[in-house]
Amino acid sequence: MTVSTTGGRRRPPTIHDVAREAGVSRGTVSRVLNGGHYVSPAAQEAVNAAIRRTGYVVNRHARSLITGRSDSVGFLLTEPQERFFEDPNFNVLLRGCTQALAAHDIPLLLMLAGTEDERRRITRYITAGHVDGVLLVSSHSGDPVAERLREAGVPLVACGKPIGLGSKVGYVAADDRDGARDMVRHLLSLGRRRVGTVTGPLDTPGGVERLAGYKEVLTEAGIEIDERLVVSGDYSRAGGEAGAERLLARAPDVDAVFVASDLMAQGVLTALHRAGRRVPQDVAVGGFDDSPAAVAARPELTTIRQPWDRISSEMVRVLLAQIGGEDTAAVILPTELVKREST
Amino acid sequence: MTVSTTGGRRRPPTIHDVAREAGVSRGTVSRVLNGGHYVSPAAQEAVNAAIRRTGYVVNRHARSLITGRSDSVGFLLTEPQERFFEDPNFNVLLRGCTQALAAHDIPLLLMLAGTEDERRRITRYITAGHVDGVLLVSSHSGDPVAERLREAGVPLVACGKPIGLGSKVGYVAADDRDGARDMVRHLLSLGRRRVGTVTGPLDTPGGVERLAGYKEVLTEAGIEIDERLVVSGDYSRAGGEAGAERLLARAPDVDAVFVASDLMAQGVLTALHRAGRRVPQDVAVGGFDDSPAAVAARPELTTIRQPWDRISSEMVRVLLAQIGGEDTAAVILPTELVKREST
DNA sequence: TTCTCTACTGTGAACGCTCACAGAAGCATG
DNA sequence: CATGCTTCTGTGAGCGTTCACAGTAGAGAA
Repeated sequence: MTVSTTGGRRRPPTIHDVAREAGVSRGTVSRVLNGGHYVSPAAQEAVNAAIRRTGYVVNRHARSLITGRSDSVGFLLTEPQERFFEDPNFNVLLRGCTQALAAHDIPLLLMLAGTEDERRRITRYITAGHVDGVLLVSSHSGDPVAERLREAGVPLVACGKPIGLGSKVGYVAADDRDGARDMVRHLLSLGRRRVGTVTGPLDTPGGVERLAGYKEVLTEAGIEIDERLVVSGDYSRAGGEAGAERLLARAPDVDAVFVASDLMAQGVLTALHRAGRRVPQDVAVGGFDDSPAAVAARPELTTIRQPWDRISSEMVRVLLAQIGGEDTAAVILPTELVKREST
Repeated sequence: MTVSTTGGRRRPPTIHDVAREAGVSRGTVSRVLNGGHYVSPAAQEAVNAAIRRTGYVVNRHARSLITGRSDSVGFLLTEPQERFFEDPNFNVLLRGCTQALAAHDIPLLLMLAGTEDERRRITRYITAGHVDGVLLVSSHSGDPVAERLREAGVPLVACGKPIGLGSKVGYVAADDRDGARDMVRHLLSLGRRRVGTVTGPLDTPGGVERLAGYKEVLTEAGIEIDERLVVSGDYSRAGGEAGAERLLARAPDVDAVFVASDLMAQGVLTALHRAGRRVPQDVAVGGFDDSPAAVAARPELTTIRQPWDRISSEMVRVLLAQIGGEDTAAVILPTELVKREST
């Protein structure tokens, strides 16, 4: 009867109102709300109709108070903030996770913790039970947040294999090593022999694995690793630019570069352009990620596609399973070589 | 005494535990928690010590259940998803809002509602009271979500002036018109006389205002508006590319372009490059936003900086004020011309 | 002394939900 | 006919807070 009219927030209907409207008890309404087991078809229908008529929505606070669950999960970023909005991958991942969670009607709480101070507060917040689990994007080794959360028994799924955390923490990652191998093989197949690399940060699993793949393929091809061809970067555009300059200085005869991220590859292109090297004629450049940056670059980047949509949906799946009591799991997903203009 | 030991989630301490530990009643603890009025210094100190000893954290669900507030706000995006992760501005805004809210210890719930179906669900979720207010990023006219939320009396602050919503909804925006005026004046000061524009979507306030600024300055300079020089875009890279092609076809003598977003400007640069026009020698290009895309572009873009940090902090300030019962307000912030290589 | 006022404290009752339990009905089995 | 089992339903208790209210103690005024 009392359908909520527009304007002015009136008191929202409670489970009592629905029960009265449907002519059943609170308990029955609650059972319908939670799967409808042990409910007669007649009652089921009456309750559903009453819910529709009253516009009832369950009060999550009341529910959480008793169940102890919050029905929400956190998306935690422990990188310094600049990284976040500079790296297109984060966005794709964030969007994917939000959507995957939305399918379960679970809201995502975005948490940024770039400073130690913020990290402490966020850890406190999370361990207090305000989210049921955490999707973690950070993966720098020795990340204290992951360690603390794991100790507190908070369900946790990382994006990328966390270094130095034992096997107790679940993660989802692209096959970095295999992707790197594909790219370097591709560069060799073009006839390049002085293949350099700008690595990612070597305290991240991606950085380590991609470098390992690079070295493996060269060694397998009978080419000795020349350390002058290996420079380290930090996944940022500026880092790529600086890396390429160092590379050119140390090994002017470089004829191909495998860059561990598209964003760095943009910087590499800038530096090569400034040095008067043509891409791909003089130097072939391969990126990693297939982020929007790859298409934005001139020339467009040949790169390794990470299956972000699957990564995000798997992260959510594994996290929900863990919240549901299952054991932790690791998921490795295959990558794909995308050829464009830069090689 | 029972300090929580590591591992295995044990029952977290409640306000009762703190009260017992401090030798006072629940009420006194609650008062300390909520500002400490009408609490003796001695009790105050005893409670604080007990909180520290027990590691107590207030249970927000219990609190929300009785206060009716959720102590969280939503960040709502009603754009189709591609826009979200393609546009660097969103990221900057999102980060700024998250940080500004974190200072108040308020978590941000990220909500994506690209489809009509999702919009319905999210609206329902919000009007059910699961967030205290909404930061809205959409601004397409006739956005049904904003209208519905406003009707439901949900505190709401939009980024950019919402079209056709009356003055009842608060918003924070950069001074689009003034920014456009600055840019066009700058282009004229370089001696350009055939100044074209690629507009934003004309159902967005930004699109409308920036076009208005463009026309004003030309008219004031005694230059008649040539409609062949005005083409409309959609803020996307591809839209910019297509726009520039149309522009070149309709007005081949164009010697400057004011593009309503940096991302579109990237597309414009691509099209100009393909057409063999040099930038800035043959055609000067001015963007808008000063997003990361401006620095990524070759040549780097002259653009109009939007004060995103201030926009986000103001949005949060105005929203919290509104939640606190204040009236809606509109805030307009000044922009700034940033000169780089493209003009 | 008595009264009033202020500063402070404790207590019961909610908030809206789920859970455990008790009970009713229907049906098959002993 | 009693007994057990299954399916369904209603009820009381309680989750951890805040809020309103009642009460106490002490200080100052009449």
